[in-house]
Amino acid sequence: MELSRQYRDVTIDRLSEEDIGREMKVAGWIENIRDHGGVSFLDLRDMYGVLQVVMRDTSLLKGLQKEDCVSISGLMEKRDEETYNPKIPTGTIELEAKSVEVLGKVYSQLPFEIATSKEVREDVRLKYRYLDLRNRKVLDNMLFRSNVIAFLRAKMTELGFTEIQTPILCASSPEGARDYIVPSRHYKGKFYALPQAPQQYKQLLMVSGIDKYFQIAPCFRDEDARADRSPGEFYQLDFEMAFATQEDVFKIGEEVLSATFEKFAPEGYRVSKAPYPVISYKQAMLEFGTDKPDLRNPLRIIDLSEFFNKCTFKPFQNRTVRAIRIKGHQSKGFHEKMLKFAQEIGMGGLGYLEVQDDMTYKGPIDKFIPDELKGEMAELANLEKEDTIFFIADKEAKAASFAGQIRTELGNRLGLIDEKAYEFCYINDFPMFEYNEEEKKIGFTHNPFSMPQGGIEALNTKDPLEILAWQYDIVCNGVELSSGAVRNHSLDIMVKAFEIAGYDEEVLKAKFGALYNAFKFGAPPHAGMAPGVDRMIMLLRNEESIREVIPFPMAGNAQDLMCGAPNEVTEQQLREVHIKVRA
RNA sequence: GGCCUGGUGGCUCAGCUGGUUAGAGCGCCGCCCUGUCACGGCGGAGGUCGUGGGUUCGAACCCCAUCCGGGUCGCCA
Repeated sequence: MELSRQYRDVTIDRLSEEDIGREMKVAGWIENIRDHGGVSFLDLRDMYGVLQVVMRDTSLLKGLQKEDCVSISGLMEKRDEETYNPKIPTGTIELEAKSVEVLGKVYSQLPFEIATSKEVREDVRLKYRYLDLRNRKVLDNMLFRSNVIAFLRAKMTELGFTEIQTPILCASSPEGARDYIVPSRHYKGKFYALPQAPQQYKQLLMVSGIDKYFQIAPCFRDEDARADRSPGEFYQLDFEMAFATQEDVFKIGEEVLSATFEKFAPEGYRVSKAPYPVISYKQAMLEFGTDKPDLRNPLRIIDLSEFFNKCTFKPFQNRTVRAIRIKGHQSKGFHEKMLKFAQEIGMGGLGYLEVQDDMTYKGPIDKFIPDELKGEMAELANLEKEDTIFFIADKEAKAASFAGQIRTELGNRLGLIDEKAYEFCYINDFPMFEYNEEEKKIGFTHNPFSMPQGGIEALNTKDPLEILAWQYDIVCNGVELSSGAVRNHSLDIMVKAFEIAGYDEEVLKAKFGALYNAFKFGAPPHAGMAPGVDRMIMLLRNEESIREVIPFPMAGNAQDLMCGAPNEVTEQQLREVHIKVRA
């Protein structure tokens, strides 16, 4: 499409040696000025590239500053060969400036230098995010994000999914994260909530007969930030399928994530091929000490609790004892650092044994293992000559978690992690219910919408804490990318599940009324998941912080430092929504 | 809310066990320079050391409180 040429003839990416000899007008920002007295050079930057501008007429330079927005007219020339700049695509040409029109002036000192903005304090960057985004490296993440999202849309559409927008002003619901709430003007004392996820709507779409739904869905949760968790809002590739099983969802998840990661992974990175390993929650907690295992780490945790009950080492008896075997012996300094790490995370100590060439053990715990049991441990732990085995002992939940952290630390310290890989897995078979110590009652582990394995019969006959849910996560390199479930579409099962979690049918009707009613009218079985888009992009860009891949992120304290949100509103606004703020 | 860590010119940082006038690099301003591309050279401006209190002859430094970042635990159906 031909656009007006008031400010420029072309964008910088369109320039080539074919333009040599042409009178041209180019617009952008002055990235740098190199003033040599008789001749000066400007680097002119637009979204697409950088072009060197030459000024032989000294008066043209007068008043120009870095980051001024300008339109420059002149003659495109070929550079002398010895002055080529191989770092930029336009490095063999330059614009000999004839006139400069300043379109937007810089009036005050820039808060930071654009080229090195990534090194500046985050709160300053965020306050001037529009300047930060002038940095090519920062901008590239946003362009990358745009490409990933376009790809996801195309891929989902190709797979037969229909994109549907669900409401942003919703009803608040119990369970889950804290809601962001919006007061109602028409109804005194009542509130909308921003959706934590389009959960109920997508399930209602299934009841409507929308066979395969997806959305790049904004989600809002009022929880504290983390490096991989944006405060306030984030995006999920939310999808749901009717007449689908866990395996069907797994297939779609693998298809979409593998395609996306293969297309966008950095050069030389390996991406898991489908099908991804499926690890039960129970197995994950044992082998990896976490439900977010990083499969790039080859170390595995084993359980030696029973074994140590047969030994005479008091601190390990009647405890959960986990062990990690590594190849080779390590220096004293290494063990000291590991011990220090163990203490930092709250462990009492970190025992270990070194396997000698004759398969005897060296280490303080050795004398507590009866001779006749020494071979048994070697077998259980698959020990070989020159191995070292670490022990983690505590109450079960703590031992698992400590062992997981030790596994990660060992993997990092020993350089066992393949940095150039994306390793996916599914974690499934999460428990449906868990005991809440604080409230002294049984509650939903994950969410109330999952189908319990075994259906109504399991709910009626089994110990609730033994019941598993058709509930699953996708984990990549130790990052939880997604959770999902086969949903509970049966009214009876739903009523019973809520009853176990301490909600009577009236609560169910009141809080999840839409689903409750909808499920009376022929609900199809359905299942889905919702991979986090921001996290995907963060992984693909190797960024440490999720804020690096979000155009206008809030700071960790859930403030928009640029626009000043949250801010105060007028008395009038408050009156209209029937709110009085206490002093 | 707990724990860890930080706050020193516009930006990034140094500043030892407390001791004159608080430094550097980049940026900014001025001057010089006709081929640079992180140009170079010379000169200059700019800081109540987050804030409040305390200890001391003397505090950027030690103590207490408080505010604000970053990380993490809690939290995240």
